[in-house]
Amino acid sequence: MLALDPETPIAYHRINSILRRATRTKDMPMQRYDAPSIEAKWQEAWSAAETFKAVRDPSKPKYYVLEMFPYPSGRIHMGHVRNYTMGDVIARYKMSTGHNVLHPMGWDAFGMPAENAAMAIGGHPKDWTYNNIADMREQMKPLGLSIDWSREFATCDVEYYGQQQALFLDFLDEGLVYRKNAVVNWDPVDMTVLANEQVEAGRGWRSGALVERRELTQWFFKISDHSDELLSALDDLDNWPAKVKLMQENWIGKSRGLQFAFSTIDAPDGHDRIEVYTTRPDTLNGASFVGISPDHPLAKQLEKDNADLAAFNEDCRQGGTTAEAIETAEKKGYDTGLRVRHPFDTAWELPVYIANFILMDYGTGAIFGCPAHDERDFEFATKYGLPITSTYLPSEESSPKLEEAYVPAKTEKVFYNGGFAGAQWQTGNEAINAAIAFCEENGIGQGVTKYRLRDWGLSRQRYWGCPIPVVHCSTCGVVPEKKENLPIELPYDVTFDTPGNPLDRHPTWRNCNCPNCGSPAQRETDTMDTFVDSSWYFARFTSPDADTPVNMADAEYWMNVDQYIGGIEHAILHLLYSRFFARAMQITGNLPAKAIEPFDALFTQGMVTHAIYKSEGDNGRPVYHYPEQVDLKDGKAFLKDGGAEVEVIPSAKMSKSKNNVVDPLNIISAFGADTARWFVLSDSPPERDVEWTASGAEASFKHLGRVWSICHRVSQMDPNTKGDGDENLLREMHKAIRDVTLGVESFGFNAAIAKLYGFTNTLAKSKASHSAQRQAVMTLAQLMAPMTPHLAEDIWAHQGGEGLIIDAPWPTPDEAMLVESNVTLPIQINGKRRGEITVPKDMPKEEVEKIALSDEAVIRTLDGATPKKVIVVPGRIVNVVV
RNA sequence: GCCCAAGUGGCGGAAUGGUAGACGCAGGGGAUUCAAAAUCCCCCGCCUUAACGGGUGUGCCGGUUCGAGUCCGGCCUUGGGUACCA
Repeated sequence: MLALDPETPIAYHRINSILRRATRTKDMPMQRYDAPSIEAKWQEAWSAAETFKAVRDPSKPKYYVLEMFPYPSGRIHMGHVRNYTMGDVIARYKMSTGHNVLHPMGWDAFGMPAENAAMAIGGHPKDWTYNNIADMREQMKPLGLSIDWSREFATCDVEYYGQQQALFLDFLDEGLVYRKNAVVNWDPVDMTVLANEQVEAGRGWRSGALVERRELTQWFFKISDHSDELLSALDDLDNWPAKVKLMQENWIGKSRGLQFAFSTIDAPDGHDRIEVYTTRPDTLNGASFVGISPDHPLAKQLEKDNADLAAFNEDCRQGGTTAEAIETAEKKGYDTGLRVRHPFDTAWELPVYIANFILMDYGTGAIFGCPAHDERDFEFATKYGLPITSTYLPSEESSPKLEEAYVPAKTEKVFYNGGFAGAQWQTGNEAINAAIAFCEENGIGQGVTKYRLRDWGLSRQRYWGCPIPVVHCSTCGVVPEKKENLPIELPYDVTFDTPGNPLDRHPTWRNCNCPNCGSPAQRETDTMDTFVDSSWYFARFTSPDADTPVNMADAEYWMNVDQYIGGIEHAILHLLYSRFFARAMQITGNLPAKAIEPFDALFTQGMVTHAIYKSEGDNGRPVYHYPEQVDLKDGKAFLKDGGAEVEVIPSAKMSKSKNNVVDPLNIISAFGADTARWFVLSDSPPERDVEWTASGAEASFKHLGRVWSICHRVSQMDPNTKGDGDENLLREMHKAIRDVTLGVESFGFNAAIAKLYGFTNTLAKSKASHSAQRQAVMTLAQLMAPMTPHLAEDIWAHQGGEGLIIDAPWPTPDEAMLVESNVTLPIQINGKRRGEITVPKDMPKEEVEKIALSDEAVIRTLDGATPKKVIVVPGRIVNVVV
């Protein structure tokens, strides 16, 4: 049975020789699972048959599966293996269910690490990046992924970023891009802009200087114009995780509130009003102070003749730009001495404070503080001795004197002791609406809808990114480059020996002629945020060689991405920006309307973690040791060199800087790709983190070896062998088909693998006939094929399967074989399990109850007590209540 | 600070509101072997019991329910994001 029938029609003539090699094992039977030769052989077979080349074919349903493309750090890690294996399982499964599958791969290749490497170790970011890509591609290929490598590209390819520049010009044309001032982290020593991650505890990572917030003119995408659309369209993303949609919803942050003004008393000219936006106008009677941002125009005006105040503002502007840094800083205020009148009562005056926690970016940069119903305001009021006046209470009897801010849910009914609109007892939401209506009627303010989402600043003062294709002309101003002049290519001759953007100091690159008037002009030296690169790569994969950003016919066929897979860390920015880009590309005629939501289904997978081994170096700095440098004893770790004990930090995200990275290549060379793939799928649910353990990988290898020898044994059987238990084996086989199919379709890979273990155990013990066992083995191979494709192909060939297993149709379970006639019901007494009975599946409740109550263990436990109630859940459980 | 998750044996984890711990690892015992490796079989939450059994148990506190790992409220811890890491 080992040999292929020479008459077997094989569709792929080019792989005949490879298949023949596989059958040659009849003459020289391999006694052991030999992963390296199996894997090389089948990768060659797939490559020869061009199995994974995606070609438009309107006669087949298409399926586009995409994993978030990697940053080319130079080494693949287990996180990549996990990510791409999951996508591969889906891709291969879909191929065997008759789909025309697109499964591409590329590189998110611009970004800071390349420049950091150039600064740290010399060399050029371009060389570093392309070398890394070549290395990583070579590391990825042995995994046997079903990728169409002919579509590969890197975002730093000039063919890609040139098209991105064309997109930018289209967006600019359509009014989707504009310039405005925004704050950046400024390192006053290195005289350069820092990324947030380059600011450590308020200081520049290289210079150690205190970082300042400084304003620069920057390019922005008008994503905020699409806030409401991006929000409401979330409702239709049925196959996205609810948590991601919720995070995006909160990020967009739609709110209904009141915009109104406090009139000032004796304020500088032009500042007779302070505009305020509040989502809690119902608490206006609890107002205690007005707070403005240190960057508010009034604050800046006051700076001019108040050195003390100017120093306070200066102090507030120190530190990084992140919301986290600003909001976790100690709350500080400065009493400007100015006062404003309360809109309800002109005799009621409130002080105006500058406060460091108020962001100029959100709302109007000014708030009114209501300490009774806001924890931050409460803290502030307590610190500066400001009044705390409640406007609502939990009950009429509650004391209006508060020990802490009272902040109930807006859906909760509360008693308004300081209300001015609506009922005395009402929910926060009711009160807010009533307050807005009241203020509108009385000409105090206006109900407005605001969004937290800010426009997307895309300017980066860095070299290794896509140049922004505009020109600065002394007569024409900011002028878009002409499309025929694209691509604006990055110059290669740059150095990284001094901080700052090399494009700024390049002797000639900046010089150009104004596309408008032709006079000498200068290029923009800002490059684009790398999120721009990753916001449309999925569309480019449908036509990677097109001389426009996207070929519409290809996009029309392949879009949308049917299954997108990536890390939860991209839940907000990358995915929101991509959703915006799909809209902007549609507006500018670069994507068909059907692709407005580019990702039909999203799956967010967890990280691969590994213990960190840490000790302290001579200079007090932490030293991280590689796993292969330590010995483990009783949960403790000791250095192989010297035996000193090191600290073990369990389950940490694998990170190059922490040296806790397990190199997939070592695993593949020791056990094979199928083992690595099997392990990353088997041990944890895919949305959760998985801890890499050496013993787990070994166990996977042993299991695959066991599967191989079972199949080998079956292939050695006499085809006429009769046996017992055929029906039982085939029943288990059909159950396995059902469960594994469900597992693969629902991303329950670990559960699917548990079923495969179970089915393998059944098969191993089976004494069934050869024909039944062969059927079971071939089905097992098919069910394993998406996960361990090489082993599956090998088994298939050994059993005389037709062609490649990847081309064989996915098995379907026989419903008749899945029906069980009896069920075992546990019997509970007062919710505790006391016994069990086995009854026919469709026995009426009354009879089940009778049998349950006559069960020996039940009678013993009841001990004469009369049941008050018996609950029979058919097919599930019986609960006797006494 | 704010937003979103997660927390179950020694470990990874399983469980449409219905027998908590499937499956795997580690561990223990046994078979095979001159011996080992490999393989195969059995046991394996904790406490208690000679045993049958009983008690207890899903981060903590409380609630809903005949019944809660699962639903609700409040915490704790860990992780992700927080707009220039990708």
